[in-house]
Amino acid sequence: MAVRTRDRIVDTARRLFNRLHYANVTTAMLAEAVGISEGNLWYHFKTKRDLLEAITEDFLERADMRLSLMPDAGDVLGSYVHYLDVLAAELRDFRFMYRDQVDYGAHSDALEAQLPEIYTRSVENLSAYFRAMQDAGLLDMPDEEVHDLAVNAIIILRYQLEYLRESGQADTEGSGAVSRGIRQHLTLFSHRLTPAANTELQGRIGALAKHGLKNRDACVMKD
Amino acid sequence: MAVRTRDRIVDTARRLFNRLHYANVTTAMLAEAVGISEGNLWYHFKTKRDLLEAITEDFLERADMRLSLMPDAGDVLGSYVHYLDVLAAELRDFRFMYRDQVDYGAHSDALEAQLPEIYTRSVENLSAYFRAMQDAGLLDMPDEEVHDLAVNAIIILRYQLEYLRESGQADTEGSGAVSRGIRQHLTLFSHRLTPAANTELQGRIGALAKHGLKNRDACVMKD
DNA sequence: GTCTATATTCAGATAGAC
DNA sequence: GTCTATCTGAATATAGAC
Repeated sequence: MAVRTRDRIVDTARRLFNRLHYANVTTAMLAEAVGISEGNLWYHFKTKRDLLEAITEDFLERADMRLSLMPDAGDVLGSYVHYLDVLAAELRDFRFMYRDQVDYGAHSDALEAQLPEIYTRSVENLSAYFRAMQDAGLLDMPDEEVHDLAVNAIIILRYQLEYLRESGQADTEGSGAVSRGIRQHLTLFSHRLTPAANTELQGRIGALAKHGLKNRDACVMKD
Repeated sequence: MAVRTRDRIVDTARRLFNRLHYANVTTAMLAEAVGISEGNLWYHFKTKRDLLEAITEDFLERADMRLSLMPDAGDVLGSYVHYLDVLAAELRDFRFMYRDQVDYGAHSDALEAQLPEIYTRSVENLSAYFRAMQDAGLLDMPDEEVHDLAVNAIIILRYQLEYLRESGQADTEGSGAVSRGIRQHLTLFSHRLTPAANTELQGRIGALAKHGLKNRDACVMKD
């Protein structure tokens, strides 16, 4: 078999968790989806928690790559749209890690320890992009309001998915939920952008929704 | 016994669910907390789901009361602060219904059917308050941006709790998480309020945090 | 209405053959 | 590495006495 069984388990588990929720995926279900026996599953992972930790490692790696992105002074808006694109892919590929955190909560030490830093750095990331927009003369707002804007933006980008799900609007892949969140977060500051910057950002985000956000999982996760 | 056993079960369950998460509360745990046997629990509720439905009824009643509130043209800011106060109490008293929805998700038809309407009406509520502020000359923003502001406000108010929890900042009762959410949502539009309106709103919300938000559960739920 | 004792179910995990 | 067969434990739920 070209792809190692262990990797197929991790990948299939992540997808099943995303689709059906962590707590609803039984080891029997997972084994069947992978096409192996349950016994074989336990050979590769001594506990379900071990499996979760393996997925967590992948997630932390992806998050760290995203958190290392920086605004490009030569193309501030382009680099911002790229950041949003990468964040959107992360939110979708590791949907359950964000969404079902309550389910495993106290059982995943690695995630619980890292998540606060991920959020802190995410707010710093967005603040840096907004400051770069200020420096480029594209965004007009007081410095002391940038941090609050970044917090609001992170909350909208991350929780718009839950809002759509809870309010009965689809949040399944392909429904455009993530790109809706991106558009919604623009309403936080579009009135403070120059008209030209606003138009450009709307356009590039519209283009993202059409191309970048489609089948990202297939591309990034190498299925 | 002054309080009927059935009511004590419903109330104790809601509190335990809020504190420990719905899925983590076993019927054994609940029976012990109420001070009755498990067998007695099943006498009052044939299934755990029946118990959930009973709590859901209380929740829907509370939500409906909040959703019927209207801006008072004579005291727009005061009526808005009151709305926020009532919403905050609801978010705290029925914390698990919002937070753990994923856990029971497909198993609570009543809630799943009603939640979309609750969100829709909540957005309409906030829009009405913002329009009343416009009419009173307190808020300066284009009409077409009011709806987006209301959506952003609902997302911040409702999910700030999850954000604080996930980012490792306390969301336990008494930590002031809900009032932090209220203050955070103000940053969405405080720059568009008149200085006087902004000062008054900040002040009244600060007063809320000191008095109104304390021990609300004890007051409202009659323990 | 309340109790004790018991039954059911099923997810998570192990043992040992191949 | 993979399988089949089996075990454990915990959580929901029932039966029947008081």
